Amino acid sequence: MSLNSEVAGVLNEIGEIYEANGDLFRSRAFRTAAQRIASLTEDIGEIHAEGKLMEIPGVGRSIASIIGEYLETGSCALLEELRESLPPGVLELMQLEGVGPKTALRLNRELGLTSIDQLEAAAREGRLRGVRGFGAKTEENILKAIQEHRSRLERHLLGGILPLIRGITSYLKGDEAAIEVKAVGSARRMAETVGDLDILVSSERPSMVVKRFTSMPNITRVISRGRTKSTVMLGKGVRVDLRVVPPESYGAALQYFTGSKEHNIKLRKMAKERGLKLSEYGLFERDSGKKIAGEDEREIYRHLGLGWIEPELREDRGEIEAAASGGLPRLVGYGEVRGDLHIHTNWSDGTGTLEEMAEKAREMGLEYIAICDHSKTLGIARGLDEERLREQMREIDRLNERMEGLTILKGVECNIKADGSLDLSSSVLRDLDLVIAAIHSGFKSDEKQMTERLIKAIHNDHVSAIAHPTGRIIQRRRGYPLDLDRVLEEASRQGVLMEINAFPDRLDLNELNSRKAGERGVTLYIGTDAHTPSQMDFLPLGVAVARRGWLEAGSVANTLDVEGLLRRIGKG
DNA sequence: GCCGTTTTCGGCCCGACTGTTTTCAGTCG
Repeated sequence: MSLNSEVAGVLNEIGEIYEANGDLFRSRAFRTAAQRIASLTEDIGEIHAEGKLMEIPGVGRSIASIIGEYLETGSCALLEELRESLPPGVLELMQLEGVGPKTALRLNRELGLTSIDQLEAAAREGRLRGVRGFGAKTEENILKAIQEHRSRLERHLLGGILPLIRGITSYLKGDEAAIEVKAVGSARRMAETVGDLDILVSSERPSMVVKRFTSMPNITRVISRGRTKSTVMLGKGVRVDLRVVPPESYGAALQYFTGSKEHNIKLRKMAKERGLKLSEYGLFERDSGKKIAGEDEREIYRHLGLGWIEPELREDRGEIEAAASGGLPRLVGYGEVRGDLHIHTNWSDGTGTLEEMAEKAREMGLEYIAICDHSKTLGIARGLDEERLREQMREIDRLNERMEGLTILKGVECNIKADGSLDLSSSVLRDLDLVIAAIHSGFKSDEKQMTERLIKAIHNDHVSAIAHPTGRIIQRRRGYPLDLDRVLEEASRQGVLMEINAFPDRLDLNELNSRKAGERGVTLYIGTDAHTPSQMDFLPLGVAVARRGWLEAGSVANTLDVEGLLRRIGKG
């Protein structure tokens, strides 16, 4: 975890406690500040050292001093104090669906409950309905919420949830009452993980759509079912929210439900400053109530004096200001990536043959791929030694002769040893088109060692790129300790490419680090790390990271044609 | 707590659904 997310965590918890205390505005101030800091590309420690904390939007005198205190002492007196002030268990109870600060506090005050376990016991014994405002139905819902809380998975990987989204949207499109059907929320923003699924439908007959929605197969509970809005739980703990709006409001609803929340709050504020009101139904004049826009999402932005903002950018990370000044990046397009530069085959730990991987690439319309199997010291993956790699290279030559419209590049994902050297000899590395170096072991080394190890690899004449540079696995493993700023600096200086690994649980570099890399003049590339033909379909996930990292095509090496790419890495 | 080209005080996004307190508070996104 970076220092930035650590600080954001402290501010967030303070915000949470203020929320429980009913101090909503103060709560939001802390949460906003946390969000801003979590999405900074600069290091919070450096900003503090330069005395520039208060230049961060949302950070004023108080929060700046809290951050300073935390950075210098490693603790935060306010947070300690707030934790003491809050009755025990209240934050825990608030984790349950349907239990907010008011309910949690009352449960604590009136029944002395301090944990979810105690709440469950009380509900089972029917003790909740004795409290004013609680009935049998509430008791039942709380028991269900406890079950769901226990079985609920963490956020879902985007790559894992996209197929489910396609299933749901095509099911809803099967209803003739549904005009437009679209996944919105973090899925439309292509965030790396998705919490709840949000589905937006435009229709003149909303109740028909709601009816079809609540009769989807695989529903374990219908949480709510209104005229235009419904929520259900699917198996595996996936929660799906549906919203139905009339066609004339579709654009406004699309804007609203795509979020992010922070992005929307800022837009609504802008609308208000212009005497307008923005809701999911449209953009209206505040006084007359006259509707100015609503059917078309672009019109909403246009009437606020903004160019259309790509969903991937809508995180309140400067995109609104950029749109206002005409300074939005021209994001790399999903169709602009011409090749996949990180592919495994059954020569090492993949399942596909060279030919199968090549065939898949052709089906996808790619112009080239780089075969980058593991090298010999990665024994568990049947890494290739010099001899077998030579053999594979000859096989690729033969395949290239009969492949039309696709170039197969000879590459390797070469293991970086503990001392920073590579595990294959220069004589073979020199004959490859693409050498990607990567760390696969020794994650327990300290930051200095890891950083030196990568920098040494970057300085190796044969190395063109670094794969999954931080080693993180989403929700399973934080990256190895690393001074990424120094690594990026050296990569920029040496002209070595940094990977955006498109595998759903890697996405490494992530969006913030990709943005940082782009800002520092590093060229990146996208590789799927596919071990089967179908995993090459992960490519768009990598493009999404690049887009969320504000990258233009010029910063992404595999938007070049094959000649351009080879020139770029000094092999042309 | 933060913020300011209407403001250094007084705002802070806006609306749907549920359950229960018979008119609305609480929660959520």
